[in-house]
Amino acid sequence: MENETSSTDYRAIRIENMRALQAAGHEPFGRRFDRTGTISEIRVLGEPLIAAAAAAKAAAEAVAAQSAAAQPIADSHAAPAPVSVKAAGRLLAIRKMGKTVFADMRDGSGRIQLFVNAKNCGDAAFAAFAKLDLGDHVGCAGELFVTRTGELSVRVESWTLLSKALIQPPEKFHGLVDTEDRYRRRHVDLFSNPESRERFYKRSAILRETRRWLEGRGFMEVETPILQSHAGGATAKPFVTHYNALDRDVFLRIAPELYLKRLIVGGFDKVFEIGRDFRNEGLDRTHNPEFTVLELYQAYGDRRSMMDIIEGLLPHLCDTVIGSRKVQYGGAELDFTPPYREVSYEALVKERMGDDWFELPLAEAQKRVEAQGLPFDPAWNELLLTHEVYDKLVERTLVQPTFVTRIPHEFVPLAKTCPDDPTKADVFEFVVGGRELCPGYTEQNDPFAQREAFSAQVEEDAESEDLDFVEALECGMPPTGGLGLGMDRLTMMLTGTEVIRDVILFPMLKDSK
RNA sequence: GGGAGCGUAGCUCAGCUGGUAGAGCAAGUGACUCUUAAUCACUGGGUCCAGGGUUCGAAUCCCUGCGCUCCUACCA
Repeated sequence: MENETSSTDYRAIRIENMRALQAAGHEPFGRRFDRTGTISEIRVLGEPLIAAAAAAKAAAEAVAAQSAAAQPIADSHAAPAPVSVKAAGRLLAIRKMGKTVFADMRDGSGRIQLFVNAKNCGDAAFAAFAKLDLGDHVGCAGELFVTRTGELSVRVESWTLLSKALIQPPEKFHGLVDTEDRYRRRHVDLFSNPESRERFYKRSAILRETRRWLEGRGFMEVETPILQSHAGGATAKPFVTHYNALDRDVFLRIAPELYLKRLIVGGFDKVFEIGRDFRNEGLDRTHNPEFTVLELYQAYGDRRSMMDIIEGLLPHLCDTVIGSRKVQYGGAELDFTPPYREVSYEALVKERMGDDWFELPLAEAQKRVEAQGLPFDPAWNELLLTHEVYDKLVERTLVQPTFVTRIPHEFVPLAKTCPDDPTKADVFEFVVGGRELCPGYTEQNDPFAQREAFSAQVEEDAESEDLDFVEALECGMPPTGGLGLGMDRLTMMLTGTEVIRDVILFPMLKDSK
């Protein structure tokens, strides 16, 4: 004999409750419900009630304190007019107090308490309310009032089942904690973990405010191909897929850069794209194979114009989304109040390794690196050794927002060089919290130099896409500034999040089974 | 890629040097008309990630696999 009820079958219990509700005339999966407003809007309607309740309580205490010294204090606050509302949401908590039930209900905007008893809603509705489970959606109608403990509540006069939940929600106090579960069942994470919900509200606000700020400065949002016949604009392994109609492999873009610059050639002088890039590479707490970037190009500008944009946009995001220009990140307080420090790559390395660093013979330099306890490859030349120093000893010390400029041209071969020094690229790397957040460029508009750089980079086949781009440059591209800002990492920075998966709604995971 | 850790009830977690599993929340029943992590009483609930092995006996020790986490490396 198999005992089929060997474990608590929450689903079966909920289905039973659903049947009971159906028998009482409740449609388990309801339809449109017209609310007075969102719960947070309804809470605003209740503010006078809370004020009046507080005043009445103060008056009562005053009366108690002065015994018979009865004053018409309470009378000076006319009782506020009753407010009838209709509210809807998901039940988060149910507290049964005999013939009274308190329930917490939440929608996308906030939480409100329901006060349910037979006196106000009738015996049948009260009895049926007992068959509701945590996670169910209901709509209810009644007057707002303030409980003895000062909580704004809806005195429920009638209620409607809007959607029965068949699955048990996570524990109310801790919420869903298991990291894997939070990513795989993000819908549960979102309705049970307020801080997760809040983080994604902020992410959305960051994207919205970025668009708004850029549009206010004459930038035009565009969309360029994600399916490309050659993944250009950066060096990374692309994802490959197959286009049946042309019987040809195509690539998911690794960057929109080349197309956006062609738009500059075409005369759209200020363009930006916020979209997804795809890179067929590793997965760790700062890398997801698909990620969101802002790329932006401005004709007649240069790297400095891009610095102006960063110094304008970031404070705007802090002000409108975070409410402070100071942000806690990785144990440090980041201050996004501009202007940001601007310092050359060379100066930073000298700061760390000594003013004579760039005059040292290689062997001397290696000794100095060794003295710092930094491992290095003896085959490296001065340039690579210096870059290792920058990477390992300098960059991570740059906690406050910093523009690192005048980077050796070898590392940024596709950028224009500095007007006074052809060995330096006229670019910046914007570093915050010890991590590179955003590169900015004075773009190469010289088709000869660009073609040369491409052929140096890609040894074998001259890629057709890149050649199209050089052809575009030959049409004449105005001097241009460009930048690329990783929106996931920016969101991490602004929300104090250390793991990229916590700012991506549905991050890449391995198959669970 | 290398190293370490974790996987136990729907959820959050205990479980010692091996003796077939516990708590809180949630659930069921009952009490309670101002609670809010409500409270109180009683009750039910387990493929201890999967598969092998050692052992009289494995959640526990060993091996393999899967997933997650952290460190490290790689990658812009």
